[in-house]
Amino acid sequence: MNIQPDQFFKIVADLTRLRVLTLLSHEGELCVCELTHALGEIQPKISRHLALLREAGVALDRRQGQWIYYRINPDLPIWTREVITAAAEGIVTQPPFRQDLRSLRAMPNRPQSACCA
Amino acid sequence: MNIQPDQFFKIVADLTRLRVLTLLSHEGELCVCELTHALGEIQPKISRHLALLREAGVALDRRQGQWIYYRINPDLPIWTREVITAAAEGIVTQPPFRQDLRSLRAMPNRPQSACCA
DNA sequence: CCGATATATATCCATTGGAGTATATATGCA
DNA sequence: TGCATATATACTCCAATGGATATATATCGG
Repeated sequence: MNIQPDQFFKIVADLTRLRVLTLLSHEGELCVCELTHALGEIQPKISRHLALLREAGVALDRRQGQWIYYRINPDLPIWTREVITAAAEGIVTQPPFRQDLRSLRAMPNRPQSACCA
Repeated sequence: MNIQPDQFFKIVADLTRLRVLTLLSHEGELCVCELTHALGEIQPKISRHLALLREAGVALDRRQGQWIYYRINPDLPIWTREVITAAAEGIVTQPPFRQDLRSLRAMPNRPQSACCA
């Protein structure tokens, strides 16, 4: 896995994508509707930012039935994972990241990715 | 010290500023002419990026005689310093960051900030 | 005070990047 | 097959960003 350092930071340097990455860092794998609900943003906006994360190699996607799950690419360079982890842990206690995590966990009818694999 | 997470990443997400931060992270304190020489860029370009780093609170400056020295703000949130350190250590072995450090250390007539304090 | 050096800022321009809306594609189910 | 849901993409508009050049400011040595 290879990524230009400034390209990596450009991908992270957007509030929507940073919120997504923070959730993925804490929760591991989430589908588009979960992210859309947690952030309270419209679906095309989330999808477009997820596409940018995917195209940059920062996130991977996986289809399961009608849902598409996203996760942080585990093959990223170590230092980039350290950056994401440090940021995710450092900012999750403050808004809007804290509320994102709360909204996600309070979401009704979340698809159960674990129950039907 | 307070900084919006996405603003912090926007500041880092530029190749010139990332090169500067990488040098500052490894060398501690450098003046504008040292940074200009190390990066091989024109002085107004370096100065403008340093101004952005300063205005964002990511770097501090200090005048000593005719030189102005920049350093990473030690009062940044811990997680941002972790991010800078992780990136600086992860990328310093690859171009152009490696060459920047070499150019800096090979620079003739560097001002001696330590000798006349 | 004057010239030389170091640094900062202002201006213009081209490019990028993100928002919003509309629409397309894919899957599941009846 | 046809509808509902989930997700992706296309398109337009506007604001922000970085580069290059010119110029301003500050310090030092004489």
